[in-house]
Parts: sequence; structure tokens; C-alpha cells
Amino acid sequence: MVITRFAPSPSGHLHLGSARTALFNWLLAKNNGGKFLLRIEDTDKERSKNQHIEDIINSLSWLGIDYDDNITYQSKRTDRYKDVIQQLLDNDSAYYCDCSSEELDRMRKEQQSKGLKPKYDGRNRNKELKYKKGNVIRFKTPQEGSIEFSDTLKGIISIDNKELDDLIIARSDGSPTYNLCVVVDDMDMGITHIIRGDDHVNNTPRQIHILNSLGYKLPTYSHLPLIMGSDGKKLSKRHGAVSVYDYRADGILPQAFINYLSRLGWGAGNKEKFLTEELISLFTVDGFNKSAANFDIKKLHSVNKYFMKELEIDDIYKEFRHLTSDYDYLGDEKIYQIINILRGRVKTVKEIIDNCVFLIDSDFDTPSNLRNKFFIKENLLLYGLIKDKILRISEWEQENIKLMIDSALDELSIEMPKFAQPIRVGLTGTTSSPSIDIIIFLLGKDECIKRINNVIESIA
RNA sequence: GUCCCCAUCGUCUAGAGGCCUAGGACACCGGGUUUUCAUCCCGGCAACAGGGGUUCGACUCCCCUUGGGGACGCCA
Repeated sequence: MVITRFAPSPSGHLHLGSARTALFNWLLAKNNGGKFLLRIEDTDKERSKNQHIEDIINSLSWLGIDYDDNITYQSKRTDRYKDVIQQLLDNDSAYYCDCSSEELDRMRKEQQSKGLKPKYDGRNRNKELKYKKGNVIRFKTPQEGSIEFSDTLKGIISIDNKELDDLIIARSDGSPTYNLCVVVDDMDMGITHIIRGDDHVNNTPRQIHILNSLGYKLPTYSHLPLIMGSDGKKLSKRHGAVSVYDYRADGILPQAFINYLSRLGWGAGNKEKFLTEELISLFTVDGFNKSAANFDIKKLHSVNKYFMKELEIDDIYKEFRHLTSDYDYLGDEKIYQIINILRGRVKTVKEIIDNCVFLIDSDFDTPSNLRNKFFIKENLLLYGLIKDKILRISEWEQENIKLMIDSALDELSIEMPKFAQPIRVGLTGTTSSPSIDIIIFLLGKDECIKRINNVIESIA
């Protein structure tokens, strides 16, 4: 059975790149009818926060990425790690080292000044030091030959063992380090396929050496190139939001986010748009791209725009309610109406909210240039007429409002644009809005009258 | 600095030696529809980093150069 995992360290919000890693691992498991496991790498007590764990889980669940079995917490597995470290010590694959941080710093500086790659030189490797409080434990990396492993994207990667060094597997306080924990966990969890960021390529040979000395079968590796910013540089805050949380706050739909993320570094022919179910059936590691992809917010918005139109209204409603409670008093029916009318005009859910402000606030400010242009004596007749006609509508339906507008145009004998703009500005304070009949319908009779009265007053 | 990886339109990508006059999507530009704005529709601009090989034939294979990314922690 295919078993994949996502193993974040809870030191911040779920990052865009991590979300993509999670997604691909999840897709691989789903496509194969396997399992997708979640593991929290919280061995760094300083940086790990419960709040971040919660945020990561929430973000995954928002994206629709669910995990199987229970969450594994590394912080709860120290006994197991210690057993394995002892096992490595016993079979001569590890040793104690008493180098101080200062000594190591000095050593690295010296190496760098000679143009060498900074790494531990193995000075205590054969001293057979005994346990002493404050010692670290290092793994005995083979010193000769090279190590090869196969990566589904990159093919065979070969690294000279001389490039590696004896990495620390237990800190001076006895706590296990990342590379050790990863190996033990992947082994214990039965992980068969690992999809992770490119930045781990250099860890892989180290992990394989540990895996080998423990006698465990290697998983299949896929190392994805990292996601870059729009300028091809490392993705960071200055490129905009980097956490999934922020994109939700900006009104991106989870389906759109999944679609967009999946197309960064992966593809299935020319296919651009798909829902999660289809994505699962389409997904294979063969679709991975070898070169790094740049994150483009405009494309995300365009994908989101597509889903704003295509999805069920409930999918949008859900996000709408998540983002604001300002409109609760309007009632669900009205909110559905607003969403339906605005969804085809905007890129994000947040824009729906931003663009329907005129519905709650009748004291909006109309810019002076618009007032000067439209709130003039020549339009008094027009405003008076529409007020009169609105008052006389008995059944408040869109169809009747349309008929009312038609007859107003007739009586005034003017073209639609000449009529619609003054009304639009009077009712919304802007020159850009949905169709005028829809606006009148949404505002309701009383509110329309109130606003038109305000306009008439301001002219007089 | 040392090692590892990568290289098709501005961006995401299609392309597995002849199917390529290099396709699609986003962005951009132009036109149309429209009750303003947006949507929508149609059209256009636009790329195989450079140099050597291999081959009857290279975007596709090999090498070098250049450019980009990553790693080099008692972080993960």
C-alpha cells in the first residue's frame, strides 16, 4: 500500500510551499487508494507552538486535505528515538563527541578560509569517547565511495561520501535531531513515498545512510523544486502573502487554491481547470516538472474568478460567512442574492464583500466630481420621476422594476445610459455597479426612496 | 568558496529525435457584445539562454559556458 506523509514543523502558519507538498503527497495516496499521514515535527521546543499546529490543521482541512489515522507528534516519541540511537551506538554506527560549539565554529571558519566546504572533520570519530554529560552523539557516515539514490523527478542523484560528514543525531541535552527523527518516523510509519522540497536533496543521502545502518528499505523519493516569487527570487513576504491563511482572508476559494497550487510544478497535458476529484484521478508523479515555478498572484486570481462562477453557491457562501458577519442581519436569502449577482463580476469572495458595501451603508459619500456631474437641476425631473414610479410598484419583483424603467425611459424619451448613470450614482455613490434594475431590487423600496430623497434634497 | 539540482513566450506550462511554421492558459494590446464598470466573445504580440558536438534530422541526446536555485547548524 502507498503510504505518504506531510511532516510540517509548527513554527508558523502553513506556508504556500508546504501546502503544495501536502497536496501532492495527499494526491499520491488518494490516487493509489493508500494512506496520507500527518506528522508534526515539534522537536524544537523553542519554535514549536500549539497555536501553529492548530493553524496548520485548520488550513489543511480548509483545503480539503484530510489525513488518515492519528497525528504523530515527534515530541511524544523521544523514548523511541533514544532506543534507536542506542542501537546505532551498539552496532558501531554512532559515537560520542565532545567538541564545543566554539571549537566547531573555529573549525568551519578555518575550512572556509581555505576554500573548503565547511563540515565536521571527524576528529573524535575513532577516539571511542564514553558517555559524558554534555556530549553529543554523531552518526558514522561512510567515508569512502559514493551514495546513489533514485528520484522520480531528478533521476539518479549521486553524491560522494566525502561531501558528507558525521552529523549530530543527539544534542548535548540528549534530544534527537531532525535527520534521525525523520528516518525513524518514516520507518515506523511505513512511509513508502516521500514527496518533499528540493531543499532536502542534500539531507537524503544522510538519511539513507542511517536507514541502511538500521536495515530498512528505502522509500521512493520525489524532490520538488521550490516555489519562487514572481521575480524568480526566493518567495518571501515582499511578494505578498505566503501563508494559506492569508489567501483565505483575501477571499480565495479552496478549490481554486488547490487547482492553482497543483499547476505549480505539475501538469497533466494542457489541462488547466479541474476540481479535486478529477485532480486525484489525474495525478501521477510523472507530471512533475523539474524546473522551479514562479508564484503568480494574477493567475491565482484568474483561476479563482473561474471558480467564483462555476462552483455551487454554497461553496462561496461558506467563505463569505467565514470572512464577515457584517451582513448577517440581512438573512441568508438576501446574502445568496448578493452572492449570485456579484459572483460573476469579481475575482475573490472578499471583493463581493467590498463591492456590496452600498447595501448596508446608506450614508456613503459620493465623490464631489460625481455630485457635480449628476446631482444637478437638469436631473431633478429624472429623479422625481423614478421616485414616483418606484413608489407605485406594488409587487417588488425584478421583472416589474424592469418594466418600470422601460416606461420611465419612454416618458423621458432618453437612452438607457443617460438614465442609468444618474440613478446609479444616486443609489450607490459610484459609476460602477451591477445593472440598475438589480440594484433597485436589492436595495428595496424604502431604501431606494430614502436615497433618492437625499439626492433631491442635495440638489435643492 | 565547495557540492547538488535546474534552464521553452513576461508568468504557469504542452513537447519523450522528424507530428513544431513550437500548442494551451494567465498577463498584456486591439476589436465586439453590454445599462456604467466588470463579465463574456473574437483577434494580436510573445519563447526553445549561448556555443560546440552526436545524427540524414535536434526544443528533445552529450559536453562546455552563462544564468538561476538549493545545501553546507547541537533549525527543521
